[in-house]
Amino acid sequence: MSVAPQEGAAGTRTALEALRAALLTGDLAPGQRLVEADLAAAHGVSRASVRAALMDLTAEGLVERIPHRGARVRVVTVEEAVAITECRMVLEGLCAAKAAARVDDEQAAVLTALGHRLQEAVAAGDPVAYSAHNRELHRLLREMSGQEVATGLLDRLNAQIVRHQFRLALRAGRPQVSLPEHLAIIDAVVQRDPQGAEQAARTHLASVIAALQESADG
Amino acid sequence: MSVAPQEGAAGTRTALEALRAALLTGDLAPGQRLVEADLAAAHGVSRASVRAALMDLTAEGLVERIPHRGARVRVVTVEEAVAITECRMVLEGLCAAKAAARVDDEQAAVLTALGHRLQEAVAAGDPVAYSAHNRELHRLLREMSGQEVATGLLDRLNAQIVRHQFRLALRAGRPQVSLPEHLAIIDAVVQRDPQGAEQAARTHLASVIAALQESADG
DNA sequence: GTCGACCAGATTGTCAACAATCTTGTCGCG
DNA sequence: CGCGACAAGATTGTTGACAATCTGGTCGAC
Repeated sequence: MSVAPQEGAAGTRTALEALRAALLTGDLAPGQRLVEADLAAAHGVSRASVRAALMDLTAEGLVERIPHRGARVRVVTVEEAVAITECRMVLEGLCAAKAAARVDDEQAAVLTALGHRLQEAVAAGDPVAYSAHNRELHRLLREMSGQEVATGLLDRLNAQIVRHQFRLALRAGRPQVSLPEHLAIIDAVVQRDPQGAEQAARTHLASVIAALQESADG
Repeated sequence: MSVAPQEGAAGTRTALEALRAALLTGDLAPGQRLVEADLAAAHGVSRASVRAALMDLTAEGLVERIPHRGARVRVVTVEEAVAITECRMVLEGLCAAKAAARVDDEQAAVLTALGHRLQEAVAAGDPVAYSAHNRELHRLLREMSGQEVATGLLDRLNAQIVRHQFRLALRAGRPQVSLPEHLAIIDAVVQRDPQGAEQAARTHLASVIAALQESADG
């Protein structure tokens, strides 16, 4: 009988996941050419599968495709990263406001606990843990907002600037700056203050934008 | 500036444009199944081209694709339309603020003139002209903002709710409500008042959301 | 009579080969 | 010596056929 090889050898999914992982972890250099035939051979799938995967990644904004000229890893300049973060600013503000209007007591407790873990991570000088908690906070806020549309947009935007976010997280002193901003967001949400939550979220992202622009000069 | 070379008869582009036009004009009913083979035969292109076009349209949020189960015209419920418009609210607010910070005198004059045309259209009871000027206004604001990222997101969102926007434009008395809101946006931008422009844009979109929710009950 | 397995039809996912297009290096001419 | 035309190579876009999967209906068992 047909021994299901590799279980569900869906070529497109294989290629898509492998490529996306390589893009997000930075294994593929920005601007690098992505030749369909090479990728097909490298991942042991057909060219059509690679092609479909590249189309999906293009839709996510991770890859740039030019007709008859191939696909490249999309290069996000600092200026674009700033523009993206400006969009994140207003969208996360919306999510924060909605979250503040919808949280129940249990969710509020989770947020408060996460705030404590953020403080501990900074106190312990553990940037990796801080970064992880940071992402968890943003994810939680989006989830609590119930705004699937905004969440989808934010996921896309975040994927595009993951490299810049990573660089930013490594900057010395950055956690000390962002920690009170994060705590302010948590505070406003827990207190069911939509306007305050939106303002706090925007203040935080504005701070991120300023840091990004600094890194452009550095 | 080579003009768009349409002599290539690129099958994908043919199918993509035809399908997008059919979707935006409403020739294809929401929820309708889109069978690749049928579309390929109907437009005289290969199935692979239709497939590529469907992927692009899925990325734009106009089509819904389920693995091994085909593509359908995406149905946007009123609830989703509201969520989308909430995102539009904050994003257009961002664009309006940026536009107010960047307009030059010439662009301000164009905006002012467009405001007059909007008034005339309402006075003449011409909803079609008003709707056209309306779209032009939103487009201009996005262009003047210089925010390509936000513009791209807004284009996607608008395409998804074109049907709801159309229904809204037909409501009697709707222009009388939105006209002063539009004029307020123009006013704030012309006066280089970013905060006022953002607030005016958000007020306008909040009004649209309210109208959408009313139409849900009606 | 109802429930579950099975089978035929339809549809999407995948594959390898062909055609169209672009890029690059070379050659000839001014 | 510089510049434009040309051809070879490489890469993408397209085509048609095949395999995998899902849907709906029918048959048989309990």
